[in-house]
Amino acid sequence: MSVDLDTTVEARLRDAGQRYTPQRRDLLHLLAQAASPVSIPQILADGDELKQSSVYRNLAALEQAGVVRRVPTDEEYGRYELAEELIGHHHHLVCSNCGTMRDVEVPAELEQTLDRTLDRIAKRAGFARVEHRLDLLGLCGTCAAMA
Amino acid sequence: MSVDLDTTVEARLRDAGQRYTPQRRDLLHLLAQAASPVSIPQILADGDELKQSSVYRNLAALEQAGVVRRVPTDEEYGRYELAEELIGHHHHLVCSNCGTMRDVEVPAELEQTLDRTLDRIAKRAGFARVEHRLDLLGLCGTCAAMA
DNA sequence: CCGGTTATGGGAATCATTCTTATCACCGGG
DNA sequence: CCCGGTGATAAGAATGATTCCCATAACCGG
Repeated sequence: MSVDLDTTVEARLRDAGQRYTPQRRDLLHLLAQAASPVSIPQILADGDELKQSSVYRNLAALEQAGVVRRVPTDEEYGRYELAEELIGHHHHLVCSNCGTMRDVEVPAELEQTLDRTLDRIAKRAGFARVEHRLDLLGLCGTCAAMA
Repeated sequence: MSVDLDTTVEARLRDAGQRYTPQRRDLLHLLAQAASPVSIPQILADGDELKQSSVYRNLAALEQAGVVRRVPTDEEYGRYELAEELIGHHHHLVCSNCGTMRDVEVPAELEQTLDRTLDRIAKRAGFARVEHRLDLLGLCGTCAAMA
């Protein structure tokens, strides 16, 4: 899958008139290994070869190329994950205390029910090209233990 | 309902050691009439009696008192809505182009299925006190027409 | 190998949000 | 009825994440 990932990403970037540089590869692999949205501070702390301005610029480039997605959070800084096209449709378990996120999947059956129902609702409201975003908010084990 | 709202909010603020001032009442009513999360710029544009720093401070106060909720968005500024306790559980229809939001409700049956399934998932992951957030992302009628 | 184009890194600029501080409004006690 | 204390307001300064700028470096096609 890793090889595939590199090839796919390179192609996407090329299409967008951009290069697949070592730094961008590092970013991609960092996100790929995380299996959950990673915050900018985490990225900067981890691979300390990565310069702040370059990280922001490259994440923006990758986002434009459609291989990375910015995830909105309640916290003050952004988190990024690989696009669903690359890692598949999923949802997030979010700790409302410490902010950590974890990827989760829900039964295919529930996804189908959701899509059917939500499509109907969206259509009625005049919305097109609808997808859904479902998050679970709660207290992670660590934070619950401290409370 | 409006009278009820004022009374409830006043009580909540009092409990938090804060007052229910005219400015806070205005904010509340603005949010109550919107029936969808309102952005700071919208608030400032609308009631131009409201000073920026006061709006931020008061929204924070109201949030702490649990009568208002900050909604995370993809955009650069925050949106606020009344707490679900006051207006009921609901979800959002979000235009991924222009960012406007609209409240929607889904069938009670789906809500139940969701809660049951998600509770199980959360428990398995060691999360406590879980609730869900479900958004619909698409193109609103206006933006779809322009595309 | 050259020329043009894209990427990098460092720091400056931006912009939403938060903080500071000096008044101002309210409310209860004397 | 007035005073004192506490909380609210307003205006601007400060903060901090993100974006922009620019000079230099890496890449790619010819």
